[in-house]
Amino acid sequence: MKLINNTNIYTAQQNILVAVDCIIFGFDSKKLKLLLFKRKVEPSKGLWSLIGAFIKNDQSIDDGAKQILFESTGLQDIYLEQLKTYGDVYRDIAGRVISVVYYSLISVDKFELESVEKYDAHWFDLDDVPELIFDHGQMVSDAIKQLRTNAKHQPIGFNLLPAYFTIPELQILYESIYQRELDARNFRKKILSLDILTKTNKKDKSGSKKGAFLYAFNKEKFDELIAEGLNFEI
Amino acid sequence: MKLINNTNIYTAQQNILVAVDCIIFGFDSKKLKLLLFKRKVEPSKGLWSLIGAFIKNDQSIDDGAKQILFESTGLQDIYLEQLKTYGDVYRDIAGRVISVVYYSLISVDKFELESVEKYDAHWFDLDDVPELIFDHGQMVSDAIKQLRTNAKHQPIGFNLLPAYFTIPELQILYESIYQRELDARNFRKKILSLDILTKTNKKDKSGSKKGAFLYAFNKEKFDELIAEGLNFEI
DNA sequence: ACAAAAGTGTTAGATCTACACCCATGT
DNA sequence: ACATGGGTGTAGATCTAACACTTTTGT
Repeated sequence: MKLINNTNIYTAQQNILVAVDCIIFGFDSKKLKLLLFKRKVEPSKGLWSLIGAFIKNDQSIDDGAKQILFESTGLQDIYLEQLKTYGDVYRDIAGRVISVVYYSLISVDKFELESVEKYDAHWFDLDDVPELIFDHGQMVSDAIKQLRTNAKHQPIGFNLLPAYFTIPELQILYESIYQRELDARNFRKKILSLDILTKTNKKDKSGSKKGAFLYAFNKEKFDELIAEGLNFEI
Repeated sequence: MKLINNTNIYTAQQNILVAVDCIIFGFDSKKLKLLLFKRKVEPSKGLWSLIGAFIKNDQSIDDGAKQILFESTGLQDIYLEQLKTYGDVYRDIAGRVISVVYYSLISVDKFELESVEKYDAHWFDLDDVPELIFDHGQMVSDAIKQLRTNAKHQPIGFNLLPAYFTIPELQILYESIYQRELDARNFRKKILSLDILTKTNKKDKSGSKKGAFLYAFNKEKFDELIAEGLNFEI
């Protein structure tokens, strides 16, 4: 192996393709979901997979991920973070392909259904994920683990909710991320003490007769908090 | 852009090289250090850089990283973790190269000095890092951030120390990772309460006349703890 | 004898956890 | 009127953070 700081010119005879795959999490006010796509071509036609593409020569990897997300869901400017790169030699049965994997969080109500048709997309419960092609199953479990970790230190949960949401909804979301029940009083106390929610005087009555007040996430206040060095934790 | 689940064959006309770069952290019982290499060839000859290489067609990315580490330091089986993949179009001035970056933690006393000669390697204090080529500076600051985060939840600090170390040494290490002073009594109390250190009856007198007892990290006990679901935190 | 680092406990304050009842409203 | 989920307070336990003196030993 020639280490780069000693290599004269970039003469590597590589024959490796670079792909990007996106893990798309959603939340429908009851359960955490994963958006999967049915593969329409060989190899592994008919199996479920993440959505992905090969990046173009003149496109950054980040931009590639954004574009995949946009083309498959119609959404732009959404939470999107690089997870990990998968590079085993035989991970793709059709050739040497490495995959840079991103994960994104969207609120299911924002999702445009056209993609369902075009790409054979389907939301799956996290505890009901079908067999996936290649190493996509591993990617998904890594992403879930990462989601749980990140949820403790960043307000990523808010990306999975619509602009206005109730505290019980938020609690259910965190319960499905952490997979354990939370105490309603303690949860409410803690989340409100962070002072990053703005209460509206509207109620959502879809969940109960009494109705629950709708809140909005206050990003300015949140950014202040972070700038002051506080670390968010539920 | 053709999404993969819709693409017949892998006909992407890519012209992208895949490199691996390694960030090597070390600790010399006083300060946290970074191992950098002087670039011996154009472009950017003479500037400092991380050590890296292009991966081979028949080599996984993980194995590529291990090999780079072995060739540049002589060390095997050391802590090595993938950090992130950098994929901006113009990040390397000599062509389209994406870089999968790993970081590793070694104890400086294990490092074989032959590499210093062969590759023009040098240890730098973290607060005295020189200008680096391309986006390597960004990589390093991302890695430092990641190191700080991981140090809170994994016992990675122990990889930076020799097999036997004193509690004051461990404290200095954590202080240099977190960049703040820790209370000696509280630190000792907490670290001992985890019950993952094995005390020896030997003393290291290099740091003081009285001498400090040497301890070893007990990986079995640590793994038990993790298995029980406890999460390590300093 | 003294300088220099190692080692040791306690206490006040903050945070976390567990827990039970009333409220508002659609049916 | 009643069933359903929304909303509220407290007390005990646990954890965190601040703080000062004694011990050991090479010089």
